[in-house]
Amino acid sequence: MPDIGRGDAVSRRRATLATIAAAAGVSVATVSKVLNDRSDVAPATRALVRALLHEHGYVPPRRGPAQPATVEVRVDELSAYESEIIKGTIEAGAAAGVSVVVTKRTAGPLDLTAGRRALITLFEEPAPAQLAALTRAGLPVVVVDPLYLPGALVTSVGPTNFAGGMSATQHLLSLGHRRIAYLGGPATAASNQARMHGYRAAMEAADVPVLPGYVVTPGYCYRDGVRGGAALLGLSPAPTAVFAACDEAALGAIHAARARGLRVPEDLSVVGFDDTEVAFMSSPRLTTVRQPLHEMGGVALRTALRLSAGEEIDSRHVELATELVVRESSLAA
Amino acid sequence: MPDIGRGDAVSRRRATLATIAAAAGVSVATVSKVLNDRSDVAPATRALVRALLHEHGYVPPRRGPAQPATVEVRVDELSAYESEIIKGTIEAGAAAGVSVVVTKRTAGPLDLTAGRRALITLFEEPAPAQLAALTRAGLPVVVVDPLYLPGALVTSVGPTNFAGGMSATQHLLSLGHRRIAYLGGPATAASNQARMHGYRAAMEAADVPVLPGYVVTPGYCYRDGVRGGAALLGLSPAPTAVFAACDEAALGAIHAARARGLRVPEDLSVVGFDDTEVAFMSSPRLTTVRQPLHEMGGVALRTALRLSAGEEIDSRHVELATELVVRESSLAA
DNA sequence: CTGAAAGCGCTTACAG
DNA sequence: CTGAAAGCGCTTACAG
Repeated sequence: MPDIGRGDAVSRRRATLATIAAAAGVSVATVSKVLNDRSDVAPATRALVRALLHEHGYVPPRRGPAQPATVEVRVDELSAYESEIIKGTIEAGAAAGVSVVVTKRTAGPLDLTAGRRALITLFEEPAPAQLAALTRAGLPVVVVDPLYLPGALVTSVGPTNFAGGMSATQHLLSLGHRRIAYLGGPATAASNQARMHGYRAAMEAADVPVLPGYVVTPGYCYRDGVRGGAALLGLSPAPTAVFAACDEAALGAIHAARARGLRVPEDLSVVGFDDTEVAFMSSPRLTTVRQPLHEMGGVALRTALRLSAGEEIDSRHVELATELVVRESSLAA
Repeated sequence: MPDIGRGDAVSRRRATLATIAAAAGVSVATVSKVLNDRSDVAPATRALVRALLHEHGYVPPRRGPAQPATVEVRVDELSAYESEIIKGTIEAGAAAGVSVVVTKRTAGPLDLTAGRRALITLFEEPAPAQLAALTRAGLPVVVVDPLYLPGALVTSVGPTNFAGGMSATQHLLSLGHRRIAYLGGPATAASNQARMHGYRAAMEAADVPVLPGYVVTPGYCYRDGVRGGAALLGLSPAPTAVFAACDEAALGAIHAARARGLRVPEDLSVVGFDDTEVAFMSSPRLTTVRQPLHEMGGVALRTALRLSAGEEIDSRHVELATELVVRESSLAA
């Protein structure tokens, strides 16, 4: 029993029923019964064995040809934005011989017996208790496009939000606009804050004032864009250009403008953020800041795999470059 | 060895290494080596054992708590349309305790050792050789929204294309339009044909002629809509309304109309098909025929699971009802 | 409620 | 290149 008394670290060697049995002072048969939810085990014994199984991170052995490795990707929604990221993970996974299981966040705690190599979440890291269990099981967690500052237990991949916010604003400034408003995501979201500060930085560098009421942060959805857009356009003086921190909100703002009888881009220029498929199919086609969503998914998956293999990672947070895509929704003032 | 000499049917009992060894006339150890790709096996022996493993549908035993069941969903693209279907499978899967592995069609033949319960594909069934292997392994295959008539080996789930095509056309007729054009998907696609015949049926029932050149079938994508829309609008007399057999194409047609200086819906009414998120976020908001994509995904998954459990299925092809959603892109003639 | 013992399916070091 | 034998991790019928 070389593993006993090694201090707080549980042995690197996979625990077997024998390990647990020794630790619990019961027979292997009893541990097996607990594992198989048989009824003929005393409650106290069952509880003890369960606790030990958990503590040792017991996972059933794999027999025969190794099961194909999987990575779990958790999402809430599955709109164009998430889909593009997921596509990136699937393709990178295929290249690495790993398949991607997509689950909803509501699915409850990740099943540690499922043999996942890693967990990738979008926007938010798992709840602390979940995360602790994952860490204990040695399962790396990667968050894509974190809404909030990632904690110490996760790695994250996102876009260059600040630079993207700057380039969108600089584009509108270079078009001669001065009354430029910011229509952002949730006020507390880190991605929103970075985009907004990019906007402010560009305005400040150009010595153009941000007028009162010109910064609103209703959220990232279409409806948020309709609402926030209406608020901005009701201002006096009204903006001649809006930088929306996501494409859906940009389309919502366009809708709000049309509802007021304004033409886009003749009366109002709108720039989005994301470059999801809606940006290309809307009319006018949307000028927007492209996020490398596909690549972000790929990087997330490869990073997760590298972590799972015990490799060192250069940086716990990587930001991939955004790029301004000029289309039809922005015009000279 | 009760399984030997049972005729052509391989025994229902899961094959073990011993089964294969007996059939091949070698030892269990040798079969194990073949399975583990060890080098010390004669090529001829290896080939024989491989063949027998395949024939008996050998799968490695599962130990410990049963592995979580998975269903594989195969896609080519992952746009709003596919995402909505996939979301339906994920949610139905969560309810059934089954997780969904999303793969690209380019991923090669499905790994039979991966323990999948079923395969769900979008639009097209697997290639014949693949399908035969799947059937031999007892793996059910369900095709969602088949582009072509499904073969005898698969089950399929789709929308009521014909009825949907009729209701879109009737809507435009009821608005007073008579010069109504059809902008469809690939000419050979069954879904396109059904939608087109729904269109024709409605026109005929209303005694309204389909003018020459008024039926085009460039494809289901945005670019197809731009191209087909331009062709239709160049006709003389030009249509006052276009029924596009998918939302993306409808948006493409709107773009083509604007490029000609036409206003939508004042100068041209456009009705789409699908009701993906782009329909709601476009401006004008798109009148369209809603496909129950989410439900189609759910039905596909539940059907797949039922088949996998050996249950009987009522119908090998089910069509779920579509519904006209009137928004802003259609107006009285 | 517990565990000794038999057994299953598989792998592997080793002798031939 | 092959297989007898030992062994591993697990399960289960059964005795206590």
